[in-house]
This record gives sequence, structure tokens and C-alpha cells, in this order.
Amino acid sequence: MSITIRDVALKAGVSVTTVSRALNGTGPVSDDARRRVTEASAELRYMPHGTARSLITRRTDVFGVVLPDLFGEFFSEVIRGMDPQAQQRGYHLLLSGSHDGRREIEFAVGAMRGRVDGMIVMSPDVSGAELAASLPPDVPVVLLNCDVAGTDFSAINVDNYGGALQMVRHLTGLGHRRVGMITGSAANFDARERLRGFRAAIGEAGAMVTGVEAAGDFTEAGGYRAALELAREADAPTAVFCANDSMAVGAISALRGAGRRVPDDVAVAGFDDIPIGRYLSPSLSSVRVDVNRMGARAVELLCHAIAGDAPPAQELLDTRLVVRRSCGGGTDEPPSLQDFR
Amino acid sequence: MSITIRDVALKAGVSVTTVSRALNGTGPVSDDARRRVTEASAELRYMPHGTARSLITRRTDVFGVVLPDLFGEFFSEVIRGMDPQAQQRGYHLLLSGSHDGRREIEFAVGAMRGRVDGMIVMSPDVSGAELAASLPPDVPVVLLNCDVAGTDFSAINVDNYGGALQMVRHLTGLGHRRVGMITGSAANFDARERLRGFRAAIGEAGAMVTGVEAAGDFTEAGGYRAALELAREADAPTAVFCANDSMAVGAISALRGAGRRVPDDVAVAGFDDIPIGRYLSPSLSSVRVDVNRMGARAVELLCHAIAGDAPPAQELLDTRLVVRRSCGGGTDEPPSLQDFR
DNA sequence: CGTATTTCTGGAAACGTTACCATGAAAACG
DNA sequence: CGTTTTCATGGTAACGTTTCCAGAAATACG
Repeated sequence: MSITIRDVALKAGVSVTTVSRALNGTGPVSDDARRRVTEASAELRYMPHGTARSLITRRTDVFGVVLPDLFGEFFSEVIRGMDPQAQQRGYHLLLSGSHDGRREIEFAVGAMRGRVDGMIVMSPDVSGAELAASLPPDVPVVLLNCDVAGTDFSAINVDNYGGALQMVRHLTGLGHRRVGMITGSAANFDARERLRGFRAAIGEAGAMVTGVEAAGDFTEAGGYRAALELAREADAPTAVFCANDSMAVGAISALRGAGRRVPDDVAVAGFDDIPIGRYLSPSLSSVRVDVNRMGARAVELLCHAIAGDAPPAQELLDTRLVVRRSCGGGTDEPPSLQDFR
Repeated sequence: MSITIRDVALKAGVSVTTVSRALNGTGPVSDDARRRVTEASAELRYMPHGTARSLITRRTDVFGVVLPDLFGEFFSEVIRGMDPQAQQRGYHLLLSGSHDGRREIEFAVGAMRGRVDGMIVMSPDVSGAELAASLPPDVPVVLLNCDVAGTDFSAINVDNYGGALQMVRHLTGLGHRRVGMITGSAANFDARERLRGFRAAIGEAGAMVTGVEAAGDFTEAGGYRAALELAREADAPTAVFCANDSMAVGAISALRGAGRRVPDDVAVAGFDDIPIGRYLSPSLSSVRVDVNRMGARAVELLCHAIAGDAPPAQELLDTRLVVRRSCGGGTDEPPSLQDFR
């Protein structure tokens, strides 16, 4: 059916060993033999069988990528960050989306056993410690957005704490005395860190400033409900920090519905700086995260782990405050259409 | 180093054959042996080596996905459409982005030889006929957004022609007599089909309506330049149809800069209906394409090709006209924040 | 009870490649 | 010229799994 190295050897009149050597450039081969091999190979349109090669080489040139439920362009960006780096180093990406929870990740990881040289696992809902037992000991792993406290996994995390701190400091700096937060899912590591940043900022702002929290779930609808809850408070907050932009969109909608103007009556801010944020009206203040870079860096770390030329590292990706109209303090950006990039 | 089926066999006190049978449920195994095998397997945390299995089984449970330069959320959506379908059928996705041009695709395809059971190749710049020689004969392939005229590849294409036709008909229906088009790259199949639709619509509109074309390249900057070109015409068009939304964004910016109001002085429409389109001001009229469905359907077609239970099929994905403010004819949608989904 | 069938089992051959070792020829060295 | 090194080559053993075949034990059948 499909042509193997043996067919090439036969046609070129040499042994399979010589064919392998000639094609891979490993070991000495006479010019004559090399010519005959390349000729026969081209004529037969021979392509080496990757699986067979991997079996003996113990290299697959593939990285496994396990992601939770793909959320918007986050997924897209992280992959786009990985791909060029991986490709440049001769690796392909084996994707496995829609995995959350310990058991599902374990399964996905298992299915990749023996088909990847390393893995990048995004696991915001399951900690590194919990994952430790599920991950194969013989395959290097880089964790993304994952609580790796007390483990020595390589990991890259967004500086959620710092970003939230920055944003809430900005809000209190604008003079807000009663600040609300719509939190993300409690199980989610990113959400917990953002909440921690919020609390820290409220704490350091002194006794004049108080915080109030409402539970969200990272969805627009969840943000809508939580915002209504906050608006009904006797002492309703004049600023609301949402754990992500989607919830901020829902929150603005809810607040408007409740007759509150944004940002005049209540300031709103999000996290992630999703692309549509600047096109909303009012444009949405947020915390910018370079997700692309996270993907790229994850590949780099994984390559180091495989080469063994660097110890496991846990990196923090810094964030940037993006102040727009929704929290009242921002410059009134022209609704885009102006700037190229 | 890593544990193999032999280790399990040794620990369970049976042969490797029996272990294989017990674990895969193939062939008869006594209850006692099965119990011992599953026990030993669990205790050793054995995971079969995918590569080794694939070699003999001749199945990898992997689909190769070759995409051109990842364009915005198009890439994301198509993958998101594929993943659930693939996963449901027990397949993983091996990704290879950033491949355009005949040689690069050939290389990517070659690198996948023997590691995938089927391939999905998006190739808007290289036709199926040209690709035929590069594609392996023994691996089923589904082509996406590709000119497959005269070949019998399975393929899924967006109805670019019909979509463009619809949109330009809408513009002429609004009374525009001089209609411009900013085209995409000439090498691009989607672009050519959209242009064909434009010309057909102009043609059928009668002698009163004339069309004028300016060359773009699918980028914002390209749209900007092309729009300026059109605006400088002696008989400048009162409506401009752009081959994609990115160029429409650039075009609106250019027209404004040239002192033309949109949509009052000139109507603008795009193609693709990217998410930010509705948030722009004016909101952007466009042609909606269900990219997600394209990915999902591609996987289905590939599965049929592998199972051999259906002949190669070439499908057309229909489009939907989305009329918004930028071409003057649309309803004035509230700038979102209202509707959930 | 003898034979034919089933059930269970293990040894060995595949799968397509590269890695290891051995061999002979040629070249370099003293 | 004899000896050592290098070069070129091929045979064969891996890699970890499944599949094929054959044999042994147990069961069914007449």
C-alpha cells in the first residue's frame, strides 16, 4: 500500500541502513549512493513514517496542549502565541480542548502518553498539587493559569493579583468609597487571585473605603445578575470591579436597566481587555494581559525542560492597566476606526 | 524508565498477550487473569504507548489540521467547531498553522505522514488541482476554502459568490448607481469568488449601475488605501463593498478622513461579520458566515471518508446578510450591552 | 468414553524506522 | 611494507504494542 524505506532501498540498490543515513544525513555515505537514494526517494515520493520513527527515536516532535473549555479569543491567542515558537523549533501542537476537572485532564493526558515530547496544560480549576498524581513522570509539563504553590512544576501565570490591585487602587484613587466586586467562579485560580488583589487594595485604602462582593461565574448573564444584586444594596457601591470583561458587559447592561448611568453614577471596570472592550460605549476600562506571550513563553519553557538546560521556573506575566470611559477616569478615546496596527 | 506492557505482564504473572487482551477487551480472558491484570495495571499506573500501538494498528486517532496564516478569530472558530466533533469520535487534532503556498503546505503535509488518520487543509491560495500532487494518496483529505474545480476532493466552501451577490444586490436596491468594491488578494480563492459575486450583481442591475474596483489585501491598511483611491475618482462611488470586514474598518476610517460621512455620503459593507462589527459606530453591515459549522462539518466529512461510507462531497456553506447602520439601510441597533447569548 | 468443540493462554511475528555492531576496502601513518 | 585509522556499507536488534498461530485445558457432544 504505502511505500516504505525498504522500497527505496530496493530501488536504489542499497541497504535500508544506507537509505536512512543518506536521508537523515547521519553517518557516512558515498556520493554515489546518496545520489541514487535521493533519486529513488523522490521518484517513489517516499515520506518517512513518523510513528515508526518516533518509536525508536523516542522523540515525537509534538507538544500536547490541554485546554479547558475554550473561552472566546483567549484560546485563540494562546495557541497563536505557541504555534510560531513551536514551529520554529520543529514541533507540532496536539490539541485537546474542553477539559476541565481532575478526571478529564487525567484522561486527556493519558491519551497523549507516548505521542508527545512535552505537555502544556492550562488548569485554572485544578491545582498543581492535585494534578501531580495524574501527570506522567517522564514527560515535561508546563502549567498555565494554575495554582502551583508547593510544587516544582514549571508554570506561567498572569499576575492576576497585581492587576486587580492596580485597578482597584485606581478606582479608590478616583475617590470611590464604596467599591463592589463581581467575582469569578470560586474554583478558578485566576478568579481567586483577582479577588485577593481586590481585598488587598480595599484593605490598604484605609477605614474610609469598604468593599462588597457578589458572586459571578465569568459569564455575561452572571455579571448581569450579580450587578443587580449589588445595585439593590442599601449602600450600593459607586464603583464595580468585575473579575472579567464578559461580566462587566453584563453588569453595565444591568446597571443601566436599573436606571444607573455608567460612568456618571457608577464606575465599571473589567479584566482581560477583550478586543471589543474599546468599541463598547462607554468603552470598557480593563486590565490588559498578553496572552499571546503566555503561549510563546510556555513553549520556550517546555523546550528548556526537554533540553534540560534550565530548572523548572514559575513565571508571572505582568499586566497593564487600560483606563477607558467606563470608570469615568479615562480619556475619551475616539471609537477606534482611527488607529491602525 | 517508563513502564511498558511487559512490566504489567510480569507483575500480573501472565503474558503480554493476555494483558493486551484484558485491557482492550479483545479476545477471551479468564476472570481471574483479568482481575490480576487490571490490578497490576492500576498499581503501576500503566498507560499504553500510543505511538507503538499506532504502528501496528495503523490508526493514530489523530486528524491533521493545516491552516494558512491564522487570521483573527476565524482560526479560533474553525478549530472550536472541529474539536467537539473530533473528540466525540475519539480523535485529537494535530495543528499546523502558518502555512501558505504550495511548498509550505507540502512540507506540513509531509511532516504529518504516518502520524494522522486524515487531514483537513485550508488552502485559499492554492487550488485543489495544484495540491493534488502534494497530498498523500493514502490519507483522506478534506479541503477548506479551496478551489477544487475539476478534482474529486471532499471540500467545504463558504458561498462567497452568493453572499457577495446578496450584499451588492442590497446596495443597488437602496438606489446606489455607482458601486465600488475593494477586492481581496487576487491569489485568494475566497476573494476571487466575492469579486465574481460583485460583478454578477453589477451586471444584472442593468446599464444604470456601474461598478468600480480597487485592489486590497484583506488588511485594514489595505482597505484604507483602496478607499482613498476610490474616493479620489471623478465619479466616486456612493457605496463600497469590501471583500472583508477588516478592510471595511480601514475604508470607513479613510472615507471619514476624506470628509465623507458614513453612511450619509457613502455606504460601506464588509464580509465575514467579525464580532466587533456590531460594536463599531456606525455598526458594520456584513455577510455572516458560520465558520464554526465549517469546522464541525469538515470533521464529519473526514470521518465519512475514513469509514468509506460516503463518497467525496463538495459542500457550500450558505451565508446570511447582516444589515446594520454602515450602509444606511439597517435598523439602528442599540450598541449591544442589551442582548445576551 | 472418545472426539469435537470451545475457552484460555503464551510465543513469536509483525509494524517501519533508527541504533548498534561487524566487516571489508581504502587511505594514512610510521 | 605493515599497521593503524578512516570510510562506506549491510545485517540485525531494538522500540512497545497488537495480531496470528498453535497448543493446552476445559467443556460439550455423540
